[in-house]
Amino acid sequence: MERLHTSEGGAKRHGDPADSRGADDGDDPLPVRQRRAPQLRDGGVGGRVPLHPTARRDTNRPRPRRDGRFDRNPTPAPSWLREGPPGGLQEHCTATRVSPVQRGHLILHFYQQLEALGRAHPDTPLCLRFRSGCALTQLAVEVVLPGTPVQSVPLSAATREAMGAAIDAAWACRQQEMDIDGTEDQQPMTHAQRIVLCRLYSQVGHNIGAMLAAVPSLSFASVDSFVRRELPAMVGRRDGEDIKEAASRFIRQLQKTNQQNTRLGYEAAMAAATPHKRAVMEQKPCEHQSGVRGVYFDKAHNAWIANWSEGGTKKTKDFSVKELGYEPAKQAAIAHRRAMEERHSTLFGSDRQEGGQCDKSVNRSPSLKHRCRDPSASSSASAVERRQRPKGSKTAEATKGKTAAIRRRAEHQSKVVGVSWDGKFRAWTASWYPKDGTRQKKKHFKVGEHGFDKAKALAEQHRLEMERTGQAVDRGRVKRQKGHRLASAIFERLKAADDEQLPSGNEPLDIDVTPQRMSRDAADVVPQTQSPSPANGPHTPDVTPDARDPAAARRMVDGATHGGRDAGHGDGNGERESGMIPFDELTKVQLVELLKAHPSPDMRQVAENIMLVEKYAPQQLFTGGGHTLSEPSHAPPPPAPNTAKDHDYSPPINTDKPTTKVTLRLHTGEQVKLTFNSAMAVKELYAAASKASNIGVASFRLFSSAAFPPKPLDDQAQSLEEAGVMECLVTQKLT
DNA sequence: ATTCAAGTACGGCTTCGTCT
DNA sequence: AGACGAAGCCGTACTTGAAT
Repeated sequence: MERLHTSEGGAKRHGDPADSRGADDGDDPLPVRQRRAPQLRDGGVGGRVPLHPTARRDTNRPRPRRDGRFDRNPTPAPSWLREGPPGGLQEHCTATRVSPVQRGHLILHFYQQLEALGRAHPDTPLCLRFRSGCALTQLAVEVVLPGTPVQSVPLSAATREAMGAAIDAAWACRQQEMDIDGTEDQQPMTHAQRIVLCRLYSQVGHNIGAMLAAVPSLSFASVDSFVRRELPAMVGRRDGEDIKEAASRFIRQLQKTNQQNTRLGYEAAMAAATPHKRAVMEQKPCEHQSGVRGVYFDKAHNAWIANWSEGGTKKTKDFSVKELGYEPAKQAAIAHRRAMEERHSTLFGSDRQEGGQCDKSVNRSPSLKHRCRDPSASSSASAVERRQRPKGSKTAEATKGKTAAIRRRAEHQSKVVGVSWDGKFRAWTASWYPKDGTRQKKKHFKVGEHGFDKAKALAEQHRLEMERTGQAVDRGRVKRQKGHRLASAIFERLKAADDEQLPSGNEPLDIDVTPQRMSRDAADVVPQTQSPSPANGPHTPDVTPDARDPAAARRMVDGATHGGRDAGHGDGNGERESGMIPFDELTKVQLVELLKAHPSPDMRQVAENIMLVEKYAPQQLFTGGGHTLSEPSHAPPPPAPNTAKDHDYSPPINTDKPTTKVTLRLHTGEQVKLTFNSAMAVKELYAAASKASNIGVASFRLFSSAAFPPKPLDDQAQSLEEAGVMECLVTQKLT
């Protein structure tokens, strides 16, 4: 009998509601570990403004700029922030209560959308969070950017559709905030950077990552700085201190260090986050191929493994040889894999199994084993998935402005034919066709191993070497090279300009976050962030392990493993209840407990949200008005570049009369800042948009984002003032 | 030529059961 | 109660084929 071994059972036995949702629940598109972090994002503390359920910005006061300057570019908040959404929300929802089940649905939906946004826009900060509550008036999507007040977009109803609309509005608001006064070195961390940090610091202590995720407004650099420089010392001083106090202090410290904004390179962080575990893949013949895709023998566990994909998440199930016997376990794994294929056929192609049996006579060396796949099945499935999946990075890139796109593209292109950048593995790849006519050969040079420039140089050198030695056949040059060289030429100019303008914070990253896990061994409890290398200054703790009380360290370990589990269930008032728990040992339940104990109502709200999701997260999303990110009508506006066009398309203005600035987002995603006299007609706006986009006015419509949903500016005779497009964002959409 | 997804393999973490 | 090992699951590196 096959053994269904999930953590679900164990969690239930332990009465741990936080872990009660197993990874194999089948309906959640995210694996447990991926799902947990975003759940915590809900309750950031970085807003610095006490949250109120219906909090909105006080637009009568000038907003402080994040760079400390005031009133250079005073732009009032959109009317939907000042007045709330159309339809009289206050009256509508005064008496409306939201059940815990509804809240669970909404919270889950929010994080799913947030994840989707993150995937679609990995290079832009999200900074959105959901504020839950018992009444409809309390539900809101909030915009949290460092140094700016929290802005709130209330939900008009406790439905999925309303949530989608609120996210769209908050996203637009977030974008506007960033456009207005964001300087690059003060931007909050991007989704991709946050992932990097979570990966990095999950190696130091996995709950550090969770805590980072709970503070959505923090910058990448500030968190990095804190964890590398200050946390080691903090851990060293923590003996005898209650973990809850320490955790609260940790979060407060994060807020504090957020003041220090410097920019770190994503490239370097990613390189540090992905150490090269295996430089040379072990080249052993595979003896345990089942002959069925997705079924293999795991020697380490003496079990046959069936793996499959559910909603893009990889799932596996073990079938123990010890318990079932070698062949029965194998057959059980095959049967399970087939059952999963059938069950999830829409996701990865029901035709896959056809031809899935490999010819067992084939020598299953690593180089040959992949040939057993069914090409037709794989291609059809991939084609379907690619059609369905969002455009992802390509779409995002297309919207970020030609300059940025060219720069990015050129950075990842080589002048040498056959050398390309592999974004997935962050490696430069040299590819060539051997003279013997066999299939294409490739060799990867990882950035994590060699550094970006050296990896590129090595790849180019390798490819040229292949040509020089006659090992590579010349199949003719490709048209793309033309584009490459153009992009490269532009990039060279941009780079030259950059070299003169780079802020000091853009210096090469000295990050050295060698993944080290917190050992349960007492000797390792003391700062894991310390590096074996004395050169790692930031990692060197103030207190050495020897200098600390070893008995105290042992107490921390003991408390973590045993007594510590119970310690998290106290009243949360910070009084010591039991043994010490080092940060890396904090369970989710304990994290929730300390969040509950946090003086900030915001953090307490986070704890409640986490518990709600765990308790009421639906097996299937509710079927209320279907809003998905893929739907064009609800798709969030693309991330706009921070750089405006160089040209000024503004009409001649009379400086003696009132003027207004309008940010015009072209259909390409580019933005131009325009200045008008307030009394000018909307027609002038259309004319400027026509000039900026080089499109006739009949070919597009303009929409004002001063209200939500965006209002079309069809009456061109109206003045800008009458149309309500003063100091706001106007979007151009092709007709 | 380039990019991306699937499949394979393995290490690490957590949980559970058993033994002392 | 604590120690220890087994089992299960997840994350990730890597290769390859197919799509673009």
